[in-house]
Amino acid sequence: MIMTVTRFAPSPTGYLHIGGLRTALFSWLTAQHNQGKFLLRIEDTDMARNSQEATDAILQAFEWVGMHHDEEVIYQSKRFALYQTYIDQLLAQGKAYKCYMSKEELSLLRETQMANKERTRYDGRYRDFTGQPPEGIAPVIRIKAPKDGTITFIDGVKGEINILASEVDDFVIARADGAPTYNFVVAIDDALMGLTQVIRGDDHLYNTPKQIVVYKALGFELPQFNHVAMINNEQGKKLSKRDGATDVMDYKAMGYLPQALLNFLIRLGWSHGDQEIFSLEEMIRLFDPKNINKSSSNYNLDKLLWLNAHYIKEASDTSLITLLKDFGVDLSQNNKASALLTATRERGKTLIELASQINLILQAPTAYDAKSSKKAFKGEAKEILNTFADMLSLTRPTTQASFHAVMEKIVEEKSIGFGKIGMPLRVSLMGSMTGSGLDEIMYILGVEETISRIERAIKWIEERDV
RNA sequence: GACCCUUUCAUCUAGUGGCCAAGGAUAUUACGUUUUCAACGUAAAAACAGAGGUUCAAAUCCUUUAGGGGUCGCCA
Repeated sequence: MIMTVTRFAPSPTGYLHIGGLRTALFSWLTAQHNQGKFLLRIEDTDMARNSQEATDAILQAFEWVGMHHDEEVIYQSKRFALYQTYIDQLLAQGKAYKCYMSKEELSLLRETQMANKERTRYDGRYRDFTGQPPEGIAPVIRIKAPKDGTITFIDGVKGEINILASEVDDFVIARADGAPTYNFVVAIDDALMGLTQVIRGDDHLYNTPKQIVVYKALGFELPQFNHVAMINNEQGKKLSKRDGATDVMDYKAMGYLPQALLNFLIRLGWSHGDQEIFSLEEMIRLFDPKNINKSSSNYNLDKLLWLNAHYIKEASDTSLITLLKDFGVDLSQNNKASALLTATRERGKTLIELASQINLILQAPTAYDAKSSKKAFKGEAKEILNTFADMLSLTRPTTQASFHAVMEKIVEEKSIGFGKIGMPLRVSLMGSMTGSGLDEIMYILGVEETISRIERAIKWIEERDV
């Protein structure tokens, strides 16, 4: 039994993209499911574009979602000597050759082909060249691709893919300065790392026949290829920064839980019957790349929001208290923390919303919402509030139930509906007509603060009515 | 332009020739619950891209048209 090995191979040119995280998740789950290995490889052969900060940002994102890779991170930039031995080998075997075509000649060729409405490709003019090379041209190395026939492979997601050999030209494997190119090193690394499953975006579908040429030339065994369709925006167009957050870490900043993000992403292009909620264990147990959809999916925030709300509701008090610290709310020393979270946890779809719900209770209103105060602070409201405050200072309730008992008592004594006390009381305590249950709020505030807020409201009413 | 991939409610999807006059979820609307908002519950509305075939039978197989995406670098 061969151990399953998968990988994620980003190029460090920026942050980790939400689409990248999904393919990484699929790869990671495939490895976990089969008790295999998930490797990380940084594709930094283009020295001009990559940066250490980008690598760190990607690693940080993986850390946040809790997807850990096995073994050391592999940097392609440190493996140039290795790649060189394979270039030399192919050259010696006559499977690759030096091409002396200048960049000007190459672009002229492309323009001609474009004008003739052909697919642009290198014409192989140096493939069997034996003459005197032109002066002053540093050659590139090209690999000999098959001239005719079809390159076929079975994609784990899309099924059989056939690409005419005429579509694949003798592509460059080493630049004029000697640096190896992407399709060459990817094939070598994937083979050397022992990959059994390559899971990547289907924007790489056309790279696959090229990489197969390399595998064959070097005598490597082919892995199973799986090409996952892209994530588009809600209009079905390519996801861009204009469509909202594309950086994985933005989701942390917006108050999403990593579990919600992963649950959202796994359901984009993959499903297991009618199931919507997946714990990490279920994901690992149920995931199979065979069930990945062929078609692209559109990104829609609504479902992520719903999932996030779900995971906030499920979260323990202690984990929420920890998470909320990043959002300016520290309940670690608050002895009513548990009651606060019970009162607010269903009202926040994100940690940001949850934090603001909590602050709404903790901080006395600085103003009363115009519409709410007009509706609530009218008629005998002032008198009812007064009586209620008196009753509170007399009974001094300390539990949620005893606060509720006072509410019931005033309703009974004055023979009024709950709304007659509820509405003005709510606006007094919260500043508006929405929010958590009044019993809960009063219990959290305690009798002193409750009375103080009521008195402030009464004063406000008096000033208004002068 | 050439080549490749793809097409079920607004969105994510179930569906592999009969269990489908198409199921679930989100979003939407209504009602219930609630002092309020939310959460929750119940219900409603909502799709097989179009056209041709094959078959007793097609969302499912074939052909074709259209839409969307991708690739065509000495980028990755």
